[in-house]
Amino acid sequence: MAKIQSKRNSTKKEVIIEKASRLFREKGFGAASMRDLAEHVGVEAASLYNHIQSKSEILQTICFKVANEFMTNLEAVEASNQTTLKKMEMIIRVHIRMMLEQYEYVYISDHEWRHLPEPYLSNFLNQRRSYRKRLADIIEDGTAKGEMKAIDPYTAVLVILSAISGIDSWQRSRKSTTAEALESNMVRYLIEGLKR
Amino acid sequence: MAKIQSKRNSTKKEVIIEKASRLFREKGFGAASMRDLAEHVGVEAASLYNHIQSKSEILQTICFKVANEFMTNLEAVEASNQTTLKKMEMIIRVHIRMMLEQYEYVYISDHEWRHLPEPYLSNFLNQRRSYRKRLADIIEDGTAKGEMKAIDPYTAVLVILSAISGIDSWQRSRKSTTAEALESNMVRYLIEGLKR
DNA sequence: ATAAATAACTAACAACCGTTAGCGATGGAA
DNA sequence: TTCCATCGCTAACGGTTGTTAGTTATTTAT
Repeated sequence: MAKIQSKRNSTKKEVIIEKASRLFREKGFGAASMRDLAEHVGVEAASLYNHIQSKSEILQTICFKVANEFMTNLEAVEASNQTTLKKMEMIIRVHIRMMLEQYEYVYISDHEWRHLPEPYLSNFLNQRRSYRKRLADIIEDGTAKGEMKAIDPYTAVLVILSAISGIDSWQRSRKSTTAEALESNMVRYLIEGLKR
Repeated sequence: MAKIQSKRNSTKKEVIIEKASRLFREKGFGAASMRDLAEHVGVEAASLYNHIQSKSEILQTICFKVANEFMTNLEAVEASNQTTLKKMEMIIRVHIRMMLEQYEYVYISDHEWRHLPEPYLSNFLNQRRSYRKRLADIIEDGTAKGEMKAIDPYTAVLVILSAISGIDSWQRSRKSTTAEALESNMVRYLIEGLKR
């Protein structure tokens, strides 16, 4: 075996995906070229294909990595013994932290998924629909138990997820506010709107 | 003068921009080609240039049309004699309605602005920053007057605008809920989080 | 040391990109 | 009828796209 390890504890494939995530976020998937990417990796464009199969494979990897991470977390939350309000707070906090800590990946999964080729596109959208449905179910459950106000659960899910995904525009503009402050402010606003 | 009017009461340039908005939304600005667009207009790609100057001119037109519409509305609201809470509700409702009625335009202005060439890009971002600042000022004013709870105004602006911009994912998936229901649900959630 | 595997390189392909040049058809104004 | 602006067309430009072929260099395993 030749070296499959780069300087850090990561495969070259992982390095490529990491650099790509930055590039895709900055320029958009369509406008980012493989020659662009290659330059950032420090290699010729053709050499990338020793590690990846195609440009869209990179996008697939990123999108499903993020989707799986959220889904795994949701399952843990669902299985936990918490009030529905607390469950929602846990989910909101994870979303905010993922957005702050894995900004590039989450951003791409949020904004560039339409460039996924079939059948991955359908797969991704199904997974997303299912995720939102299960979130809405938690809220509906909370309303039924009288823990939350009677709000349309789909609207709530929409507001919550969209609000968090909007942190990207904060990322670029308001480095002055700390991440912790943002998280607590946002949780407060979003959870307060759920309490009865 | 030859005919500058199309069948409806709109310039051919307007028809192009309308078709382009659909295309840009579906494929993204970068991935939508002029030949694509020409086909939808029913003309050869080169003929488009009898009516427009460049591909990015279309994007500029759309982005600034939307931005100006929002800015004009904001000025009207600022000048009105209303409680700050009512002002915010008016703004929120206009945003939701614009999103529902001019979906393609608003979506593009929200998501494709990064492909604007300079100096339009800086212009657009300045205008956006100014818009959000003035929104935050209204909220801060409301807090100072005791009409609203003491929430970080930038966080509130972020949550509100992002939540509304997320309606796009509802557009595609939940035609069952009426627009009116969505609007009232969303206003309720967002305004409720502001009340003290 | 030798063989095998891995990953870099150069060159090139076919397709597509936005855009321009130039030409013919059309239709209203004089 | 003559004139001229408008708008459609075809052809083509120079450049970029993702990707493959073929080859060489490098590293690891035996």
